[in-house]
Amino acid sequence: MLVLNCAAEFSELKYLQPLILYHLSNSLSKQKVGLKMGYLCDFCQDQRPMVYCRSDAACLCLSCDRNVHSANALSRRHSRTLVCERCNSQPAFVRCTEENVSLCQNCDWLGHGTSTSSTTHKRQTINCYSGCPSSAELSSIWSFFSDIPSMGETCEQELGLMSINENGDNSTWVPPESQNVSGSVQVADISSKGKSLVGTSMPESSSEPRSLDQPLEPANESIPKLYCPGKKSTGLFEDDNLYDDFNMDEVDLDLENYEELFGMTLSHSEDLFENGGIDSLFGAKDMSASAGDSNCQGAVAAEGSSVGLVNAVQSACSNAPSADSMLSTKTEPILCVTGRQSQTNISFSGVSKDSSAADYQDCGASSMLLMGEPPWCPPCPEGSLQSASRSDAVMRYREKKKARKFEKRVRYASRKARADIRKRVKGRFVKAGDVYDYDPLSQTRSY
DNA sequence: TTCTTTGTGCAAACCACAGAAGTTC
DNA sequence: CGGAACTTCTGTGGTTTGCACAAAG
Repeated sequence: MLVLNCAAEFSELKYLQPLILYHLSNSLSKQKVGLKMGYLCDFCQDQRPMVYCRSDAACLCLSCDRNVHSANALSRRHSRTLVCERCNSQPAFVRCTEENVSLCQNCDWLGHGTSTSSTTHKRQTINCYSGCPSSAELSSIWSFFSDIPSMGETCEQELGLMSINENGDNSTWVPPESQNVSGSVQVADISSKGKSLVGTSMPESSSEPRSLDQPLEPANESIPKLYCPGKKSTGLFEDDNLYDDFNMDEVDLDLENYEELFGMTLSHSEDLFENGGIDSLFGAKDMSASAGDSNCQGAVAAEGSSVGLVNAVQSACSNAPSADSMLSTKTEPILCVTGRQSQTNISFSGVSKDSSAADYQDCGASSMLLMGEPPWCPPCPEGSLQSASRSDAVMRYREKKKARKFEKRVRYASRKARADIRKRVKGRFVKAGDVYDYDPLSQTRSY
């Protein structure tokens, strides 16, 4: 009898295990951070992290960044940027020249979006990079950094040991000068301009550091390397292999989450979504079936909604070449609508309704869409929300986040980093010493 | 109407290995 | 009781494989 009870409980425990482990892991990590009183490189756990790799979701010191991302052609295409110096966990996208700190979207918003005194701080966008730039090259990317530490041996030496054919590979870092990338452009007030950014221009989608209130200029197609996630030049898109670097597949776009992803007003959209009224969101009023009624009807609604989603994305990203590219490439095969499931789910893995503002920054698309405004802020055309309704929305958002369901998360960034660079044969890890003649780029990958 | 074939989608398994967790002395 | 040494377990991602289901012939 006891055994049976235990078995029954075990099955439940098994179900809860990931959740328990997740929370334990989180609390332990926080304890560690508290004990060490600082943030350490996810790879070596020794040095202070300086750069953030979106693909690995890892904060790395410059030395590890070089080591990790010189391992193979794929890892060298990872887009990196500075780590936010305030939260130390998210990629920085703007540099406040007044405070001399690099900030992620969330911290920038918290620091500059609310305080009237700091909204006038001059800021400049921070470029992403990939490949293996030297200290000097990094200095040229980030002109505000004059003290980038040396990273030891040159990448070329390491690359020379690699067997993967680098011809045609875009991993060679191109200095900004040759890319016709202008220097930093001061940003007077991002937050005030941010609303116009949603749906029009997306600073991070441009490889060029520019004023955020500048009209979006046509993308410089001659820029092969210095780019930000979510932005790819036409040339880059022509290379199928380069899809690996495009992180739209890491965005979890649940149909329930549109209000956050697209900046819909919570007060409207929450009821809308909770009542399954996706149709009305996208103006599909004539759609006969609503999501969730039955599997079949759900599928019908899902198809209609997915069309609406595409439209929404398109309108949100109009003028942005990356948006078109996003839709025409990565999104399309991933935009899967399953008829069997009662819950319609368009999945871009990674971000869900449960994700915080900071979480959104992990994906380039959300960064584009949410640029300048936190996810709970609607792109209201007539002006900003009143502070009361804003805080109200924030409260609702946080309560929602509290009740979030567990979804897979990378609990050990270091393990992910290792797994990413570990050699594989047909998807399986191989021993470190074994002969490695498998070129993933030359294989037909079953996506 | 029933059976067989074909296509599709999903989940599990596989691999190596660093590091966490547990056990023993 | 605390620490060292040792053993066991866990998690990581790309690919393959097997199963279930639906549709067509």
